[in-house]
Amino acid sequence: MAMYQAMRAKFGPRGWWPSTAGCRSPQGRLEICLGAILTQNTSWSNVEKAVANLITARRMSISKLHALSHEALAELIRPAGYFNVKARRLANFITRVQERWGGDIEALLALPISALREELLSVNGVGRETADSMILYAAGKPSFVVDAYTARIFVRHKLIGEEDDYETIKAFFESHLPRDVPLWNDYHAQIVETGKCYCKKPRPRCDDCPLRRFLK
DNA sequence: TGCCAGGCCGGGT
DNA sequence: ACCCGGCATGGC
Repeated sequence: MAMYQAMRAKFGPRGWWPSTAGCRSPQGRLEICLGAILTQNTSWSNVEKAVANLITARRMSISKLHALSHEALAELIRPAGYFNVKARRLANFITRVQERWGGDIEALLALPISALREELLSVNGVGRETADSMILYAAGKPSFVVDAYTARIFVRHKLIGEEDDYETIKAFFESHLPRDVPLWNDYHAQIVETGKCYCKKPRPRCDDCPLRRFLK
């Protein structure tokens, strides 16, 4: 929590998804789920363009997306990069919601956390970080999101081990933090912001990194 | 200019 | 059980 407070004090609330209006609507939740796939290894500014394209094209619904060809979908999401791969992954997700959940994303997201996570992970193209992002930000349920920055930063601070896998790191945070969705939401967002201060060599890049004083 | 971004999958050892 | 290449655009 001390590290969270240091990041939060420097950056302020990051205001990621569910803190914005409209995110609780089915369309808002869908945007979050699509964004979670589109942002895989991709900067958020590129994802925003792709999401905006879908909205402008009036395709931001399961049924509309389900009716789209691979080529048309790929073209709309082109700015997000890896557009062929991502069009396939989005289609896998959309098809699952359509065929198993009757096109009702709320019904899917209403599952209890562990069942929801299994269901999401069984979609080809949805890995652990993507699934946890959907659970935390779209479903509003407590599932801590781990990403490359999380490992890089906390390994550097020797709070987790070099070899720790995703599930181990996730469990570390979930066991050390109060089980609070808004906290976990902003915590991950703060980590992403802070991660920009860390290069891959073992030393912070910027002099005013909020976690600087925690380094040995 | 080159490097990197909120990963994930599939094939090879 | 690893390890690695592929995927692609946009910003600094």
